[in-house]
Amino acid sequence: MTAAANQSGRRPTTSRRLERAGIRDVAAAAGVSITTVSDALNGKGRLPDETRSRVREVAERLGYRPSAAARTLRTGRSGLIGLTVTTYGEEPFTFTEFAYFAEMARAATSAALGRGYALVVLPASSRHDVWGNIALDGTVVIDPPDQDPLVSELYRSGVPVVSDGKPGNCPVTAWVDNDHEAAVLGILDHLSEAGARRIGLLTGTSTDTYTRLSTEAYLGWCTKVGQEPVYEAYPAHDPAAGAVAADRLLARPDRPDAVYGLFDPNGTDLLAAARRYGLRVPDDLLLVCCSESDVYAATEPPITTLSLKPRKIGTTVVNLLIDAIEGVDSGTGVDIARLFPPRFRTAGNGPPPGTLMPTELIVRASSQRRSPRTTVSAPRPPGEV
Amino acid sequence: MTAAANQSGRRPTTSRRLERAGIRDVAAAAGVSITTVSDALNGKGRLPDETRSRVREVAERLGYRPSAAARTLRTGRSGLIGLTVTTYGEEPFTFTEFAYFAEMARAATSAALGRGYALVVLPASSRHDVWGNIALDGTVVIDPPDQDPLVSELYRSGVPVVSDGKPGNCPVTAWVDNDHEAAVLGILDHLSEAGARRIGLLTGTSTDTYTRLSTEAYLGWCTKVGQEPVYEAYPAHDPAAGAVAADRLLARPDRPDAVYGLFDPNGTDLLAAARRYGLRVPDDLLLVCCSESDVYAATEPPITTLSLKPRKIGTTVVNLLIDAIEGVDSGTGVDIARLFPPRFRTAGNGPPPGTLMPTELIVRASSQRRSPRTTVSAPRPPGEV
DNA sequence: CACTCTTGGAGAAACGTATCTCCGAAGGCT
DNA sequence: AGCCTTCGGAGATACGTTTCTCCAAGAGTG
Repeated sequence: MTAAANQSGRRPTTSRRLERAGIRDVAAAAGVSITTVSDALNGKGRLPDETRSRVREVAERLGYRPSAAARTLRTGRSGLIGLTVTTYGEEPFTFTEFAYFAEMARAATSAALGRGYALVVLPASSRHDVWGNIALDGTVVIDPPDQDPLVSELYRSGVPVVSDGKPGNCPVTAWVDNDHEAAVLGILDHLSEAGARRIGLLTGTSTDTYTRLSTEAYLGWCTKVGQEPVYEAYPAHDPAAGAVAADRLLARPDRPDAVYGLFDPNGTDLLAAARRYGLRVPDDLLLVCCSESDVYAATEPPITTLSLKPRKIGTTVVNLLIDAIEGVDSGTGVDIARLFPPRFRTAGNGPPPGTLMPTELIVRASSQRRSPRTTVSAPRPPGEV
Repeated sequence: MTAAANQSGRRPTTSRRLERAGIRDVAAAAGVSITTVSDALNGKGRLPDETRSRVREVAERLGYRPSAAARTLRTGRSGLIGLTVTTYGEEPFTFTEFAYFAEMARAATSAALGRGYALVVLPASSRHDVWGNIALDGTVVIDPPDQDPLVSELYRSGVPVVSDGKPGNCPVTAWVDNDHEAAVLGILDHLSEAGARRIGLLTGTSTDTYTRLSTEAYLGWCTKVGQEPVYEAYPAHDPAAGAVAADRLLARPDRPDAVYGLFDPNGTDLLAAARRYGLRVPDDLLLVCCSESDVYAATEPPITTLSLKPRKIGTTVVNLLIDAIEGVDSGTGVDIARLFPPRFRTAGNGPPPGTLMPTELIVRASSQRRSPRTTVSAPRPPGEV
């Protein structure tokens, strides 16, 4: 024991500074080697239970906390996952999809925590040194733009990336998205059935996947049913512009008798605009908007909303990513075999695997001329694209 | 150069695996020592500009990225700040103050990023191993309960902690909070001036600082002006309970003619309840609620809200924490000298320094019987408690 | 010329862990 | 009795930086 206490005499002669206890101190105090301490604490190696518990007890008594940095350096695993959102302004999160993002981030955090990982919020536009200064095991990217340099950089670094939103042209490991086209078509059909003759759209000017796919679906539908498109687009990141756009849409000579708004605040804005023009909802105007907020259950009248199910998306994205990191298929139902090896993705083996998650239409009074029962319908079941 | 290329011949004989380039590779390729590379890249040491730029160029060419783990291990700094929120359920964030929390977290992230730090979201109830596995330079704790074991643990580990919300009995380095008492008194006065005779309160059942201080302020005010308190409390983390409580409050025989709701959804819930009872706002019922959401600008009628200014709080909290970590006073106006040294806080030198931030009352139609001008007033200037 | 500075940079020691290799001893088997 | 196997554990190395210490050579100085 006495010999072991000084087995690796690297300490300087002066009494060591009164810092936190290291694994060496525990080893010395317990009269065992560093190896034994490490094994005992991590449940590895072949040790009798007695030794194991004794070491644990000593470690506890000394208040020993393993150094996360050292462990990360040694194992190459940090237990940290980056969460990135493309930012439109100087703020780290986008405004427009904020409720969606918040819910999604919450679910992602929860899912990660449940598997022993923590999330680091890192806007894509962060100072480069911040990105470089953090050991990330993987990254979740929300709605990466085409040719996202950040994703490419991560790919080159060998960091697995899973994106929320089908990526345009980025080497992601996997992606998850809603079936936006199906969702929009479902809403348009729903409004038609409720008696809408001319359906308008409140959309955005940015080029993200969500806006683009939704708008395209709308335009395609118009062509199909022979309706002249009637829509207004505004910069979705500008909170004030939405109200103006809503007003513009209802002020048009070819005023629609039903409107679908792509963004969260559109519901209240459209409702306010309708009041200004003396339009009654749903009698004169049918209303649906995409939102995760339940304030729309208590508006007058309650407004039908499309939920993108951010919780489900956040959970799935994180689980997919951790599967990729650990090289395990935890049963998310995605073909994980294509993700490895090596370096998480072989070049040129086709597009990365993607998952389409269903949306949920929460039907309330604003989109029904008759009995306002609260129904729920999934426009389309999930599946590979 | 050729000699330097193999200066630290620790590599195994077999050709090194095709991993990322390390600082050694850069040194070899540039024909300089490791020291020089480190100095050149970090802007330290005394090197001629020519050497510096050459090394940088080589590093760039090799795609060199310093290992964050190694740097953290060596320097003891990770650049990571924990963001902890007391959780009421199994979800990582509290529901009730969610909009507040989201805004606050956003501002905190922004402020941290601006100073080169990143935020890690870590619910207090996380698995212990997750906490232990992350090298944190400091932690922001939102509304720690009395005798919070987590805060004590962090204190013992020497991790500086700054709390959002005046801590009951925890060894925090510093804290920031709103002046909740002043805010409530300001609202009650505001409602009185608008003609309220009997002011009710919608409050929570939990014992967090916010709920407690606000309720106490209300009760104190009632005693002072001789009004019988009329309030309903509900578990604020339950989204459905709020509507029920709002209904209960307006159903009482001693129905109030003005109500202040402590939580974000109370506005819409109270509005809906008022409609059910045929009460017109503001004619029959004056309404104020605490919220960060701007949906209340578009309700019918628009509702007066109290903003706790989460952005300001988030920014201040983070700056205070980073000041403590770096031992610098960046000019936040708080007496930083008391935070050190050593180990960030000397025991027994009185209470930790705190800052009170002002709130903002956004007056809208719901709390005025006459001209609905949109005014802004700060109940009380900030200052030490 | 003998000396002191200054410049430019090399060497090596940590940081604290995980893990690969190896070894003695005790038991089991033929 | 010799050999093999398993048990329990020690030693040493590597992970990739930062930084403290030190040195050689040239430049200035009396």
